[in-house]
Amino acid sequence: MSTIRRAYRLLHDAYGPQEWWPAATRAGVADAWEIAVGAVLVQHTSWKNVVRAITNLESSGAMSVEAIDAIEPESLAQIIRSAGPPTVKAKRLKAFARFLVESYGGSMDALLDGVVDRKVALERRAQLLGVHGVGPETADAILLYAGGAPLFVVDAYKRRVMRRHGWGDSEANYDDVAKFWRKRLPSDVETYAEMHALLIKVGIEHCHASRPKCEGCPLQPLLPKSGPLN
DNA sequence: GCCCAGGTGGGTA
DNA sequence: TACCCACATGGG
Repeated sequence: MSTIRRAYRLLHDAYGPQEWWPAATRAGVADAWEIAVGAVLVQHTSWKNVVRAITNLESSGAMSVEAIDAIEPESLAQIIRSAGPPTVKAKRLKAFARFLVESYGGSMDALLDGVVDRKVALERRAQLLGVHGVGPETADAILLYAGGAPLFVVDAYKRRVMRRHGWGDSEANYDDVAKFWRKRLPSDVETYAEMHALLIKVGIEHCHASRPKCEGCPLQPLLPKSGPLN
C-alpha cells in the first residue's frame, strides 16, 4: 500500500470519520449556501470564529443569498466581525452573492448542477476563480463539499505535512500539489472529502510550528527515520 | 505581549 | 513571474 494510503488509514483509525462539512449553527447538515459562506469566512481564520459569524448572520436574518446581496457592506462587516478581517470578508461575501444571483439566479443548486462530473467541475471552478475573494482553495472546498465534485482541496496544513515527511514537492503550485494527492488516493469523492478534513485535524492538533517534533502525531510511523524534516 | 489561523488580492520590481 | 504585505479578531 502506498504511503499516502497508509496515512489515510492511520488518520482515519486515530480520528474516525470527520463527516464534513460541519454545520455551523444547526444540528443537521450544512446546506450548500452555508458551505459557501463558511468557505469564504474561514480563509486564514479558525473555524470557531466562523461559527460565531454565521450564528450572527442567522440571528440578524442576513444569512440568505438575497439578504447578503442587499445588505450594506458596513452592516455586513459588523455582523461577521468575529471571523477575521470584516471589511475584506464582507466585500467577498457580497461578491459571491452577486455572482450567484447574476449567473445562477441565486441558486446554489444551479451552480452545482453536474459538478460530480470532473469536466463540469473544472468549468465551474474556472468561473468561481473569477469571483472576487474566491481562490483555488475556496473554490475547491465549495465544489467538493457542497457539490460532490471530484476535486482535492490544498491548504497550508497539507503542505506542512508533506514538508515534514518529505512527500513530493510541498512548495509546488496549487494544482500540482492537488495532483500529488489525487494520484495517490482512491479516486472517490468521499475519500477526498475525508482526507482533507483529517489532514486539517492533524494539522491543528499536531502539525504546526509549536510541535516541531511531531509528538503524539498519528502519522509518526510514516516519518523518515531521521525524524521530521525542516 | 506575541504569534498564528482551513487565503486572497493588490502593489512593486 | 516572483515576492511582500494588508486584512483584523480571537485563542494559545
